Amino acid sequence: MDVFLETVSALNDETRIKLLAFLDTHGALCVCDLQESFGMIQSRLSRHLKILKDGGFLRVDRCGTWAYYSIRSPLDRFRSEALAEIRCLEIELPPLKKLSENGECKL
Amino acid sequence: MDVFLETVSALNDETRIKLLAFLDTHGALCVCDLQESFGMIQSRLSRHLKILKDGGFLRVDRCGTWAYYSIRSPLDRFRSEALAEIRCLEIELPPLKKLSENGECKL
DNA sequence: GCATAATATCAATATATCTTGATATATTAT
DNA sequence: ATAATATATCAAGATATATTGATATTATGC
Repeated sequence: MDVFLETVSALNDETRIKLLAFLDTHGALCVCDLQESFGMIQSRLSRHLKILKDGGFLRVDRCGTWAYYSIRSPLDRFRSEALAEIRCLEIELPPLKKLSENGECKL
Repeated sequence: MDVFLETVSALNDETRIKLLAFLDTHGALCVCDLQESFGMIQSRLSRHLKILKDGGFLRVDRCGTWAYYSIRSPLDRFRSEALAEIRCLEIELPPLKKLSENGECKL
């Protein structure tokens, strides 16, 4: 029950749905990229990403100080069906601003 | 987005998950049956049932003053997968106390 | 119409979740 | 070791959701 509720409640937030859609579109990104793209403060994103990770949707790959978040693969049936639903939504996503690649990341 | 969030947030509550499991097991039941079985006050159940209905999981059939709630059929892929997950959970459900059938319903 | 029963809705409080700003941790470079 | 950068966590206030008790609605029988 608890695991299922953790999964469901990870989906129960507009910001997190957008993050899933964004990572689904663009692949692995670090927090500073998401921070720049979404225009949200870092602690807010970090918290939402943790909830998505704990909910079984994301994996994290550490590379030095960077933490790259991406959609976990494979996803089980329920999570995968949830992602399929999200793909069908017409969500306005911000343009990708990738700072981590060219050393511009000084947030 | 809003419809998806409405569906997800309907799932995001322990009482509602139990109600889904209970109705999935026993078929159509009226509010007074659920009230008696779950030992919850009527307004609480009525509210949760409305949320499950609005979330697309339940249908309501009125029969006089009784309102019979049951799992909607067919469910779309996401809701059906959610129900499949719920079936796999080990949830302790209360015994069914069906009052509506023999005129005992004087709550 | 009047009384009774089943269900739905409302208002107030209680509880949980989200957001923010500040602080802590961890890694790299000097 | 010190400084700088990226990320994570914490505490406080803001917002949303759940619960309760009271009231409103709807249908049935007299």
